[in-house]
Amino acid sequence: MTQNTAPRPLRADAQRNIDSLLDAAKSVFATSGVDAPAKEIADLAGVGVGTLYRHFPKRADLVKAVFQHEVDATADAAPLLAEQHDPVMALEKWLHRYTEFLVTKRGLASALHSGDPAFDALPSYFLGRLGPALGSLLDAAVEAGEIRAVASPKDLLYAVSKLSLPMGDEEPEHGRRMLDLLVDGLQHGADKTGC
Amino acid sequence: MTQNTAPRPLRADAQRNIDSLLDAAKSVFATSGVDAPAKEIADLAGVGVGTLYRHFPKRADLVKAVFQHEVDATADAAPLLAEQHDPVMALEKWLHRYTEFLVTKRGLASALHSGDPAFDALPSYFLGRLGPALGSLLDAAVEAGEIRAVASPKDLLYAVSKLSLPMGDEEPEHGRRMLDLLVDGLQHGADKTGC
DNA sequence: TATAGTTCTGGAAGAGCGTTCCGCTTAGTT
DNA sequence: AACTAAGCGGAACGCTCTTCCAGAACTATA
Repeated sequence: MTQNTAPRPLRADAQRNIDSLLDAAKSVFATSGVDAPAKEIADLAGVGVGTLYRHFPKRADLVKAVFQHEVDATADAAPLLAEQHDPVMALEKWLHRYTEFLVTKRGLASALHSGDPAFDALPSYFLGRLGPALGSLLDAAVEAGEIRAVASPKDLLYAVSKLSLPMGDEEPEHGRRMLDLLVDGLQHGADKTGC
Repeated sequence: MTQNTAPRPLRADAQRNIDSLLDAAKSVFATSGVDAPAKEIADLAGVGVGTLYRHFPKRADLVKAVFQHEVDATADAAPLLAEQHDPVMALEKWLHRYTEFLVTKRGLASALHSGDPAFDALPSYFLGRLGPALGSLLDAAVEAGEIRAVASPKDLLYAVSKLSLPMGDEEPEHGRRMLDLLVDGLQHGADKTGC
């Protein structure tokens, strides 16, 4: 989905500029919101505005690309963490990575839900990438006998998002502590949940 | 909250212009979204842009005012319907009125959740006005023995919003039918709810 | 009703941003 | 090295936001 399958292989400098633009857009979106001036993004990327418009004709194209880029980066972190840490630690680290993603993408969330049909496919992209990523970490931890089985990766993604997002208003530490609590719960948790 | 208590009573033509602007903004927001050009709104209201900016210096001020205006209109419809119809019919008509509000305000919703602190007070304004309005209709219908008691006005407001909003994507009729079903349920519904 | 004192209005003006367009640059090819 | 075409930059145009103030409109007072 992020790479198109057309016969045109894309020139090397063009690909470099696209990467710069995505990096720049990520920063600028975080700083000035999704409605930041196009020139600000182009300047930070070290390209002209024409180049920005060549690769991302509409604002939604850029927002979508940044979002997918971040989803990919977060998903790709899972296998890396898995081979560098024991299962529970990998899971814990990845969930913290995920909350970072949630916080930095909060500005994008309102744009995503704005009704623009260009964004319709993003929620399923989100689940399609992050679900399996988290799933593999969970499976590894369950198989190692270090945590109890949990309903589904999707539920956990959802729960963690609810847990950490509203905290952004207050102190960021709070969300982090709540998440640690939840991971503890996975390890030593009670055998029954409420109704 | 909508009227300030200052000693200055506001000149008659100014009040007239404010009303025109609110009407115009309501239409334009529905047609072109909350980011519609200021001139479009001013023209439709038959005033200059200067007048728009005098009364609503920031875009958020206008959005907030339109929202509150619509909430007020929806809440004020309750007592009127109550004296024109029997309790169940009044309830049904008001809920349909409420779904209209939800649909037309869908464009505003994303702006409302955009994180602008100017909008922080709106959710509680929404509940504070619509909760009692619906509450009085429910009480009347319950006392008349025509429907069974329901958890709380707030829950019903929430449920109806969930029921009718996602339907906007498909056919508007669907949400309407779902709502009718719910009202039927209130009247003849089962004695027990699930877990 | 006439007058004085305010408030309020309209739209021109200045600044800034989005988007397009096309001559020039540079990667890839022979 | 020379050629070809993809890709680049940024000037230019048009649209929008926002400010500002001379004058119109309203209200209070006599």
